[in-house]
Amino acid sequence: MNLKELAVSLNLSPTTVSRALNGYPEVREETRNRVMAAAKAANYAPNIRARRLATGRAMTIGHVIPLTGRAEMVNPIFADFLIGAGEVYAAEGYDLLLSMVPETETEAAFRQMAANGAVDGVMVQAPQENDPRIGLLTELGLPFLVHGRTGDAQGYNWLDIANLRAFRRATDFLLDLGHRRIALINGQETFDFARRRRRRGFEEALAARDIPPLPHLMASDAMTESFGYLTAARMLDGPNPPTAFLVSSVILAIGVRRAAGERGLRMGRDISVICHDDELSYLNNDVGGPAFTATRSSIRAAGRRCAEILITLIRNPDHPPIQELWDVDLTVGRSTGPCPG
Amino acid sequence: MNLKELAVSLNLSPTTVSRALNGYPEVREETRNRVMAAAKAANYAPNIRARRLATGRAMTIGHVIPLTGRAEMVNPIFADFLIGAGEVYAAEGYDLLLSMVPETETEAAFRQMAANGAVDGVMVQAPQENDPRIGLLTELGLPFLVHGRTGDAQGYNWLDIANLRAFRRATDFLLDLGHRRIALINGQETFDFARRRRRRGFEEALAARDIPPLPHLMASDAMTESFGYLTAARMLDGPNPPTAFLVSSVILAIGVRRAAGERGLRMGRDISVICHDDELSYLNNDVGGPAFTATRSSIRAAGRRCAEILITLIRNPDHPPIQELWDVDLTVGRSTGPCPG
DNA sequence: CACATCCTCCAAAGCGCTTTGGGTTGCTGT
DNA sequence: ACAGCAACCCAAAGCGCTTTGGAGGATGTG
Repeated sequence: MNLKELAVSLNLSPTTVSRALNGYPEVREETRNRVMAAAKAANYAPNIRARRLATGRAMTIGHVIPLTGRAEMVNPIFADFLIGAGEVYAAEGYDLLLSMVPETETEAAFRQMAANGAVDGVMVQAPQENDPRIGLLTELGLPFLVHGRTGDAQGYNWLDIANLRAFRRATDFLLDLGHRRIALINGQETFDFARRRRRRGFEEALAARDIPPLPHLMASDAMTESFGYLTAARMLDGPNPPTAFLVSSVILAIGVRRAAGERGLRMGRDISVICHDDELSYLNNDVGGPAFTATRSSIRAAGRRCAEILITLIRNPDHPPIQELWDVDLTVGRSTGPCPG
Repeated sequence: MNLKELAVSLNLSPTTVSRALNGYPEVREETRNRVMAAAKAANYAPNIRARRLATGRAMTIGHVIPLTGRAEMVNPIFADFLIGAGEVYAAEGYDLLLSMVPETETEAAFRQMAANGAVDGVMVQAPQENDPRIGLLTELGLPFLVHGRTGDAQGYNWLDIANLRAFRRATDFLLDLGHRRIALINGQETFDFARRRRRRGFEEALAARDIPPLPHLMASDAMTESFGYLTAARMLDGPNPPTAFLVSSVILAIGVRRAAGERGLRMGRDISVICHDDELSYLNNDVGGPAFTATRSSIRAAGRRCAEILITLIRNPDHPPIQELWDVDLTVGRSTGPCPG
């Protein structure tokens, strides 16, 4: 059943049926009701491909996920972000086009998207330092929003959390507890948030108290459980082991906990751990009181808000740049305590 | 730049340009090269919306993710599956349409997809017992593949792992180690794999040795870390605590490990744990030798294979049903040992 | 009564591609 | 020299919708 057939069956023109269905004012209420009823009865839905061609709008937003070949740090984070964004897209009538491409082909993927009109805008996640995607998308004229920031954070749309402030505060929290040998287990430092925000926050807090950072207590890589485990194990078994860990994600922290547990160290007593908590739904940190002391910010909520902003930008092509910085809570849990000894 | 303009610039008809670009034989090789070169130079890509309308194919596959409102057990599993599938889609020129809808609206979402021609086929994940989606999609005539199975597993396309056999083998493994009080922490038993496969495998193994299952040692819910933790804590603190746990996912197992650790119990010595491992990339179980003894099967590989099958089905509309059952490995790790005492 | 205005509705022209159904041209074979 | 056949190319008709630019009739105004 298509528009034309429906129109014939109603003794109306396709024009009128289209208008009735799309809520235009030039059709009599009675007619509109007739059309609506007939459409429903016939289980009619406008062919979305035809509609997209006719309107020139794709009503689709693209997420391009680069596949790195190694462990994708992205999975757990991207998944929850995606769900948040997807909720909003669905509510606003947008489709979500998910494109998994080898990292080396992301530029081609964006060019393709811009040229073939598959999407009205794209979401950019986890920017690297001097991320080439920003310049590229600007050049292509495709509306986009970055989750995170990089460079001078000027002239493009982004939403980010206050990573630097959060990690500085978390470090201060550990310092106030008397810890001096604090380890930092960070995400891959090619990502802007890891090196230029989180690590810097950590270092600034130390510097403010004239405590030199200890290179052997700093590590960074994809945020997997096993990286957290191996790194913590190595540091705990080495000389001058840390009394506290500041880690970039709950997943890493779970690995740290495993290493500590194997060595008979109890968190919050023998060893302290603070992590950043993205509030992943299946790793809830709150049940029975927060397990980890954590800087926290819901990645899913970020996904929702990012989707809202991006849709706004798509609807208003010459909207001035939107830049939104979210503050981050520090939740005190059972994984931190005074420095022993 | 569109086809027509490109054709004019080449002094050719749109027909010929289209054919040249799409590899049809009726154009001279020299002409084809000219067209290709011009297209590349002009950075031309056919408008995908027009192409989809003209061909009648959406070149898109839908994944509908039901939002339950509570913790989505789905996230970590779905994410890796999605990545696997997405790799194949990208390679085969299909787009992935991801649709997040409230659980109550999934039927409407499928009907919509079938009526508006947005997708050529859909992937169905995590079927419930007597899942209504199977009947619905059959009725709608939309090609689909189920990851998992339900009911009599007849008359529709599915790919599944041998959950029953895997859990039976895992239970036998624990029984052979002398364990008698074995706890089962399962996923939500509304899902077919949880109750009709995994739980049954567990129960069959016990029955084969005339060991009655203990109701107080069986629990099932969304597979979150906190559910694993709370359940294990409750069981360990209660009367007749288990000496071993069989759990449905690594994420649950991490919660069990936390509960055990808090009680000073060492895995593999004081307590044994076997879990099912979907081989999530950020929860690698192998680094430094397998931490958990586990039944394992890569969910990402399943995603890849499911995508391949679905594309086959889309390309051959009257292909006979494809049904594929994957066997599951049992990897022995450090989390199991002889029953103490 | 003539004219302007609204309210409803419609015909037709796209949107940018693919595909059907030829039309030319040049070469074979006899 | 002519039918027959490839090899190339093209005009035009869709695909199913939206949207522009009226048309026709009812209503209001002086």
